[in-house]
Amino acid sequence: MIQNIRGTKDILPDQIGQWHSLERIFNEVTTLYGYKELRTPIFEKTEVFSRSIGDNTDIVNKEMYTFIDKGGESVTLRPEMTAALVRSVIQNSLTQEVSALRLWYFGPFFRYERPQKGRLRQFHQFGAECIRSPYPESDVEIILLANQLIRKAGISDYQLNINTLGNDSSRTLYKDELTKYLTSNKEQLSEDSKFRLETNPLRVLDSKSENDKLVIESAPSILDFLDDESRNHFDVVKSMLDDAKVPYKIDPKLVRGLDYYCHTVFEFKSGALGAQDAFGGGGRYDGLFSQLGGKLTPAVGFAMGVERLLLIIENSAPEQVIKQSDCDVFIVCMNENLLKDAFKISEMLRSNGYSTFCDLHRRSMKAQMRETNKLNAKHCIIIGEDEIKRNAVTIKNMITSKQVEIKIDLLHTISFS
RNA sequence: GCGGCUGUAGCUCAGCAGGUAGAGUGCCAGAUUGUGGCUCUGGUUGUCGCGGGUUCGAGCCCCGUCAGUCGCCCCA
Repeated sequence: MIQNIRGTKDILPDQIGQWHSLERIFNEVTTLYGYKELRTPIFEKTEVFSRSIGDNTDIVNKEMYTFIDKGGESVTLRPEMTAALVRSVIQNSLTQEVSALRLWYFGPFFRYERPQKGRLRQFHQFGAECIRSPYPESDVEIILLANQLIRKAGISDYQLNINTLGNDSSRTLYKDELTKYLTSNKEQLSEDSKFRLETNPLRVLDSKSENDKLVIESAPSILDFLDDESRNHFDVVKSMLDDAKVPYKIDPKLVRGLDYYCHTVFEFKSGALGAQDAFGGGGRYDGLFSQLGGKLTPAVGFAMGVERLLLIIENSAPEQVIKQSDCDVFIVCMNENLLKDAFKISEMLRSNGYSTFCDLHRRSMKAQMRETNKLNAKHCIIIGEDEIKRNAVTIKNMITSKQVEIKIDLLHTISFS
């Protein structure tokens, strides 16, 4: 048997309803906030990602699906959207005509990782980006949008963590201090963290190793290294979230994995997910546009893992899905000679807006009645020789079991809902 | 890339000192002539993940491999 590729999933007919309803929520909420959808190709020149995400992140080092195409060009299946979106915004000069460019996206992404709960090689993200404002109110707008979306998706048990990475100078100052501290305690750190200390010391902060945690506990905090600008930015974010009554927790150890973040960073967490407890996250990335060859353009955004969202929904409301009827009217056809009439009638009903099926197995009446019941149809129409002679059919209400004969000419006047 | 656990009918699972598979569910049909849901009866389904090895004989033991799952790394 040929199987799907490791870490990929079929979305089966039974599950598609969940996806559609989430997609509807994405559409509704983004419209309310004035965001427009942007779709980009699912692959890009490799440098789009390697120049933006960070050369020493795992995403770039070992997780990208990269290959050389027949023209000799290195291309990569997108591992995330922000870099691709920024590329498109620069290329199409989208910032030219608006003061604030508000964009959202939804689609598949690819990372070559070991699959586990809430982690796939092809997964889906929803995200939104607010481009051109350097001010904290745009950070808040993005967080509010994300929060609204989570609530509309029916999730109530989650936590919002926020932190700031400060501006460049604050962060540089802090990084130096942190590096000094960690270096002096280097012997107590795990091998992983010793390596991180060389490549990206900030990421030592979210190590899961118990030993590391002891060291980290008394490490210097970014919050003590903020200059006025950075502090003010963060204060506004906090007070606006308070005003909006969005609960959050400040986590000075929250560091996002991608190199391009500055100032506000945040993460949505849920207990329903196991080891990968974050189902959404984002932050400000003022430097990314210039890194990708555009003009200096401040921006902030977030992304959400749709499969993780679905895991939480399943977990919190397992019986929430109500079985809906697949069919309004099932056509029970007594014999093959009447199939022509059955098809004519079903087409008429469909053009009146009713979902209608005929049996495709030439089965007995009893079998067709069973089928009607299984499909949860409220009505069936029985087409038999006797009725047809009178230019009529029988309508049976499956709930009350009552049935009436009606002239075919009048069928279009009947309501089946 | 690393580690633990798992892999038997469409689905959920049983199978045990190693002797070439079973239950429930589903599906199909029937319980008198053109009528569903409940009930009853009968039927149906498997390269026991794949490949190799040990053995007279393996779903059960060994090795490899693939996949799933949980965790590490990292992230959504």
